[in-house]
Amino acid sequence: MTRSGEGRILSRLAESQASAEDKRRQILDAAVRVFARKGFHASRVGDIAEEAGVAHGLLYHYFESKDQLLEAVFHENWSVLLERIGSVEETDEPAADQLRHIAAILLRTWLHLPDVVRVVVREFGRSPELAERIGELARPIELIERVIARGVARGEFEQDIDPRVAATVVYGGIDELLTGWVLDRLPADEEAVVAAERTFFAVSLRGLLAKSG
Amino acid sequence: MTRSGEGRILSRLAESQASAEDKRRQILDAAVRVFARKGFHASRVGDIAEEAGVAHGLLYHYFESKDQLLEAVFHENWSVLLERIGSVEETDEPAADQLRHIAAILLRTWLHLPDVVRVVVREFGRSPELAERIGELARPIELIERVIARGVARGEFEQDIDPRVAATVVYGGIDELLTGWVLDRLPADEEAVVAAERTFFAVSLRGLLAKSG
Amino acid sequence: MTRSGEGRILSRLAESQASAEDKRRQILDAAVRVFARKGFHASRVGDIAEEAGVAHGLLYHYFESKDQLLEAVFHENWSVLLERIGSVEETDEPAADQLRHIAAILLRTWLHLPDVVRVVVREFGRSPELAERIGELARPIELIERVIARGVARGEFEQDIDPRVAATVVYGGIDELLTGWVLDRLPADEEAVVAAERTFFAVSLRGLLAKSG
Amino acid sequence: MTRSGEGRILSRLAESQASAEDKRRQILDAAVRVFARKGFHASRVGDIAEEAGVAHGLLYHYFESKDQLLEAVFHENWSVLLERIGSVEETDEPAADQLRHIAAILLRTWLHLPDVVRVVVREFGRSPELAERIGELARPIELIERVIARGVARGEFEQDIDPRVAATVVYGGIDELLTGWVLDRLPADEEAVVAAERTFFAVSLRGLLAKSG
DNA sequence: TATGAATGAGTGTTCATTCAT
DNA sequence: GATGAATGAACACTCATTCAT
Repeated sequence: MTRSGEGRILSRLAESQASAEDKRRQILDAAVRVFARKGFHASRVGDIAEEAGVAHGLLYHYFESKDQLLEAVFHENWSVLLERIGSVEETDEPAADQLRHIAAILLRTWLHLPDVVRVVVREFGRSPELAERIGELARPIELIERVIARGVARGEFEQDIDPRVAATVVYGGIDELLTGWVLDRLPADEEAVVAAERTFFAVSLRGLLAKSG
Repeated sequence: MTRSGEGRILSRLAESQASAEDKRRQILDAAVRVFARKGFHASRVGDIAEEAGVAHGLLYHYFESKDQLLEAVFHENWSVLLERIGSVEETDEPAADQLRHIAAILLRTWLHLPDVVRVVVREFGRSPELAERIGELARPIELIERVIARGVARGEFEQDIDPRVAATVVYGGIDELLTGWVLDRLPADEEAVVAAERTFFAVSLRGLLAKSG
Repeated sequence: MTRSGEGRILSRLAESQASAEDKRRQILDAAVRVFARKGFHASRVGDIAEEAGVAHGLLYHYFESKDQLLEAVFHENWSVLLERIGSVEETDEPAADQLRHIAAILLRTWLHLPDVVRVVVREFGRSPELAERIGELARPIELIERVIARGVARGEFEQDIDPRVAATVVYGGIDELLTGWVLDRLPADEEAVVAAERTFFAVSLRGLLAKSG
Repeated sequence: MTRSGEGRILSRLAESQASAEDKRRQILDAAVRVFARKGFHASRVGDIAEEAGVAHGLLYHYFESKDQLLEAVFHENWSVLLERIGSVEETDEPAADQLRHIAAILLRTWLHLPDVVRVVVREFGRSPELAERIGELARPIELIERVIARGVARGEFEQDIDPRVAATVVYGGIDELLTGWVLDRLPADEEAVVAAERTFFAVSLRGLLAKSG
């Protein structure tokens, strides 16, 4: 996956020879940047078309609507990430380590795909309609829930923990860190991200561990 | 503070004697309900007026614009809550207990003012522009940061914790629980709320405590 | 006739004892000032009420509508002037002197009732609907026409002059001078007004005189 | 330049082949007709769109706002006329003849572009804000002033004449004639226009000439 | 009389979407 | 495919006018 910012220049250079698939990607990347900059509601299709360097009518050859374009942004960016997270589940590490890995993947995404994170955090985080269209599996929270449930079952975690609630709290911590970076409320450089990761583990994961563990 | 839904029926009954201040409140309460139901962007001023049982023009006697109405929803509902949270800071309890109280107040607000929580979580949580207009002190996160910083200084919490990052993680857990209730992803009755509170403490606050503590 | 500006202060002082007739005048004077300042279309009834120091609802006790208020401004200010002009017709001066007097009255009105002139020039000058409601006799142009016709009949003026067209030209000169003062395109102090009067006579009236005269 | 009324039927016939520039002109011509008929304030954008035979949204492709459309009416119609008038200044005729030519051009415009004259006379003549946006050079009065000043300097005109005031008077006569035609207060057919021209010269220009001239 | 809260028709403008070329 | 002109539903906001007190 290319960093969205880079794709733009390349697309421009190769514009004339761009294959259909490239044109589609070009629009999708432009959408991510524009949504990230102005938010979905404030972004006009004309803005996206201009950013992509195409006529705004063309957008409707590749996407059914502005809404569907936002869905595509999710499916073709965030879902890649979700798959990566999902693979963690198949390891036989302790649940705590699995959570650590999941958190690390999510948090470091900020460094690789900041615009995608921006859009996902701002638009998906709070919209029930969108989340429903995308599907429940879309959010990492269910995955985290399964990992925690397994940790409890295996006796690695406290027994009296409700996995769904605990997963919500854990994911909330991650989400809020991403939000802090997105909204420029926290230092967002690589070093700060790594440090935040450690603090997150200390605060949010240690409490899960069984005292005897 | 009455649950916003109740005020409506009373207002209707007492409509004829309603003072100007009541009419303002009537519109404000209607706005909270409509924003909660449909989101700010999807809510039309006509919807709010209809919900309040007044002509839409009247809305502009009491509020400058639809935007300003949303700000008023915040100032005249959420800020009451923030003050209540703020008073916790003045006690001389251990920092961990202060955090517990803050979390309890925020989480239980859901039971008293669900619509207000809905609006605040959906509209303020992620809008940088709005947050700026309202002011930085608007969010509880800064308060939590101060409490944690004090806990670290007093040796009650781990020394290597960055208060700002930790506060973000802690607040994120609370925020995500509220979101879960708002979006009906978690059981939201009173019992479930109390249980979630306990889980939140177990997961998110225990990790802060110094091991020697 | 009092200068409109003066009435205002007196009205304010005597507000409590003001008779009904005074209140009406108070609103009328306020309307003249506001219309003069912002133009009829841009003036809101609330502006006029505020300027008059009364609630805007009261306006509808004395006047049927905003339109009718404008008509009243005309009838109760401008028509006084028209009567004064009309009396010139009854003298047995030469037609040229009658025109001189008419022009002088119109032009010097600017010094006495600038706001009234402002409103009349801006609103009546160009609105066919309004002029119709007010009545054809409203404009001084018909009077001027009669004077010129008499001058032609008596051999004082050139024989080949069409009185209606000539009156239009003469009145246009006066109107444009007033407009120049209203819009601040010409010096508008007393001295300048007197000088303009002389220039007006020189340019616009001398041509009328029969060469043999 | 074609009479605006004619363009409409042609546009309708040729609608399918109309280039983008034609469509713009189609809307502009419709605006002139509607403004002329109802006045700017009473004209709704929907009226203009309907008159032009397009959806009202299209208006905003070609013009920024209703206000800007009025400005365009001026720039793309009246300014053509102003240029024509301006060229008179460059001839070496006596000043009196230059004035004659200027007046003739202005007055005969009524025969060619009656709707444009209607709009200009009604909307521009009296609105200081609009006149300012359009620019001071917009009004022919400055041009007339320069011609008179030159006439005075050359000894062709009376020495004691103030060119600015005299120009105001002269232009006022022209403007009022146009107004008379616009508001149907004077006969407006070609013959009447030519006759009015002669009367105008007789009344308004003869007085300027030096007695010794 | 006097007030100003309440009404609601009216209007300019935006913008996602369509479609002829 | 690609364009961007064209469409029209939607919507916030204004303000003259009414009316309960």
